[in-house]
Amino acid sequence: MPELPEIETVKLGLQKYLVGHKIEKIEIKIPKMLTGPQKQILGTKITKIKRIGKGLIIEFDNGFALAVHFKMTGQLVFQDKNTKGLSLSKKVGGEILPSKYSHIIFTLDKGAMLYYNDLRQFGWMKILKKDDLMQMPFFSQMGPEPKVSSDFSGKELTLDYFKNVLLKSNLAVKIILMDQKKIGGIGNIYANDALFLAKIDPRRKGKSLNVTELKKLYDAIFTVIKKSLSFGGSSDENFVNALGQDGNYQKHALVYGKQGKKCSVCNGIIEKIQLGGRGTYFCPKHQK
DNA sequence: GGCTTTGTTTTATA
DNA sequence: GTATAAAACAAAGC
Repeated sequence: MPELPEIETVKLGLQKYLVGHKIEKIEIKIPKMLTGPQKQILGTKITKIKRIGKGLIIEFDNGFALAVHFKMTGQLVFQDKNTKGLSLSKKVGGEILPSKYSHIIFTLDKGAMLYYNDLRQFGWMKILKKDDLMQMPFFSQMGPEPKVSSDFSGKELTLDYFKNVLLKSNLAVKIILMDQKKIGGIGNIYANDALFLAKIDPRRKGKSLNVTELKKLYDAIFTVIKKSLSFGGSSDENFVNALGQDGNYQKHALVYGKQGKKCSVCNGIIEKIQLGGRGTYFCPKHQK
């Protein structure tokens, strides 16, 4: 469930620790997880880290780039002499890397390592020219996303666009929020929490929302994403940051995963339903 | 061993 | 072509 705040958290970590390092060796345990010409990035230096939606981009000094998607359980963990052992989460599979889930292992210069771990192996990495990145449907079709940092590579989600995209749709509002082609970066956790905060029933059709509700929801998206960023993301499942440490948003989540529990803003009980085949949590008492 | 999990892609339908 | 719905897919933990 790494979503925008989680990938952004990794981006910030990699920017701090990984940029400037050279790739010396790549070890691929599961071939399908890293495609593209690996030879092209051997010996090159990492210059920049970007994020578009839930996708991460690592750029090299020769015009090539490495695109990464974590899907559900991907992790990128950096280690060097200074950061090794900095409270590595149990979620990376123990204190010692590589773990049995370290499917791609990069040896860097100055004794540093970068591990791609993925318990379920749903994620992917792809090496390609920077210029070809935007030819990938995943990036070219990514919708505008909430701008929550000054170093921003995507299209900006404006209130006007947000209103338009919701008002022209007959789909349930939660499904629209999670459609990456319409709005980038929002997954199940933040869709649930934003709707809870805006007091809107996730089953409502997009076009049934009035202007006040649209503004509330738009603001709620920024609120939950910024809040999660400030906690270093949500580690409910397997997410860890670039040093292998947990985030803390899950301890502050508003409704996600809280079925049967008491609502935190009224005296309702949180319900779990299926919407678009996904677990959906809401308080029927105050989300109308 | 069937069920569940999610982000994305693919296929089917109106 | 468009909009939407539903199914498929990945693998592992319980």
